Amino acid sequence: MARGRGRWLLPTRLLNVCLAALCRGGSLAAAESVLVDAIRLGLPPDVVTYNTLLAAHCRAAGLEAGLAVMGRMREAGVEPDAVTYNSLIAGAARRGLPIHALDLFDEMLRAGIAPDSWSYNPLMHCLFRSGHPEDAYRVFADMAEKGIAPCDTTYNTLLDGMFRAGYAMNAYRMFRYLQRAGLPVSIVTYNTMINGLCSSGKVGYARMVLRELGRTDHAPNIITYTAVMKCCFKYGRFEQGLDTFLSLLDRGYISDVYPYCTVISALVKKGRLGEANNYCDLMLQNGSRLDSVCYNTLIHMRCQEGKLDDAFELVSMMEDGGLESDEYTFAILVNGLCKMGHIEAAEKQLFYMEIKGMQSNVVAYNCLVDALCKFQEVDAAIRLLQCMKLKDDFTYTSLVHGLCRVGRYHMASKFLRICLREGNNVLASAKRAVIAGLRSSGFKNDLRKVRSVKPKRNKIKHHGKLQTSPLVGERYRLSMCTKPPLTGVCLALDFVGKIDWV
DNA sequence: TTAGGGTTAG
Repeated sequence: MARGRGRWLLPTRLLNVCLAALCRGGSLAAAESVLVDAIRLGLPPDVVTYNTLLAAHCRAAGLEAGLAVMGRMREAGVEPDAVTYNSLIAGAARRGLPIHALDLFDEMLRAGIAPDSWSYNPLMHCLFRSGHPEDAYRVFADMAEKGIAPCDTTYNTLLDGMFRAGYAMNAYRMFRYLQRAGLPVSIVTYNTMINGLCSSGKVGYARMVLRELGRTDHAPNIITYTAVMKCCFKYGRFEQGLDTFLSLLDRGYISDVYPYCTVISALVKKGRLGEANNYCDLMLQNGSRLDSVCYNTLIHMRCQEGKLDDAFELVSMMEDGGLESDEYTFAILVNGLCKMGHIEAAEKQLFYMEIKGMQSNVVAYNCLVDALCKFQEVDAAIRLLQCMKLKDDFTYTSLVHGLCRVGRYHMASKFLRICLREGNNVLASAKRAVIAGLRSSGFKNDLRKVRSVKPKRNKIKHHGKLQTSPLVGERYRLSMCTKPPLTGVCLALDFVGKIDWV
């Protein structure tokens, strides 16, 4: 090209600004045609041009689309940089693909590109969310060993991950440490804490953190209020939760679907279906794009109304709109079908779920186990339980109650002992039913065995997902931390390091 | 470019 570099410097920057604006506005096709025009005019796109497009494609269409842009940039002689890989790792993380994210991270290291905290943050986030906290911790340790300073997002991701992995008090102690050490604590940190503490049942601590937030300069936002509402609904302060929602609505603070879904699902749970429908209409009038969580909420509402045809129509609408049914959708449908007595149709849904290879199907299975027990088909429930890869407290509570209901106390006590030995538990009412049944039918031996069984320490389960083998380790270059070099990190690592990883 | 809030079962 005859044109000198200096002459094109400004136009390339302008091209990038223009592309970024188009991508932000969701006009990807327009951005692509601007790029075609620019190349035709002899204007050279640079790494920023491609990174802008790559991030937008990744967000809109997923990782594959992002990788295609990386292919195009290489063909054009533009080499990817840290930003390219960070966007791809984030793309993989958003889609819940930890192996892909780790592969990209590894590829980045092999290419000699130095990762920064934006390479690590989505990787950690994705590993925590996909039920691999021990790997997320290794990633954090690796970051510390390489001397990369964590940013506020790193700490927030770590806190959120610790809550998800079941280590609420470690997260709480780390939050206090961040405050003492003068490390970044923002409204995001407060929201993570309030939400995590509420979800793990530490309502008193949550209230304390909320009061503290009121004394700081950080302004609570819609995320804070949604977390508070959810906590009210969960812990018996229904009207207070609803009042919070209504006052936010009055003041015009509700601009997205999150608070709507929270309140609709709470109303459905209470059986207040009329009000749930009203807020559903408001949410639709609001004009926000419905995502899969919104659809799941609406499908659940239709199922609870007994309108299964409408529920399935919503599933079709959702899929036609390019959204996929997830494990929630299936669990909701299986539950809805069971409640209406359509056991065979529910079994069919479970079968689809298996074919789709969905990781977490324990809730859907539990719904069917419970329904079979309620219809006094306990032998079928036992057969189903034997097919389940993962069983939890819900599974055994339904079965034990079901067996007691039909007077099979010996069998109920057998499953209760298996359950306790596996590190699971049942509701106190199920345990009481077994003991009362054994006593009244004179099964003294079983009674003694049930009383003497020592429950195994409960394993941490990550959102009902099966624990899989570590993803980081032999296969990847990430190494365990030996001597963390940064002061702030040392102590943060200490909080995670004390966790007894299962 | 990157993080935080909303959906299911006993």
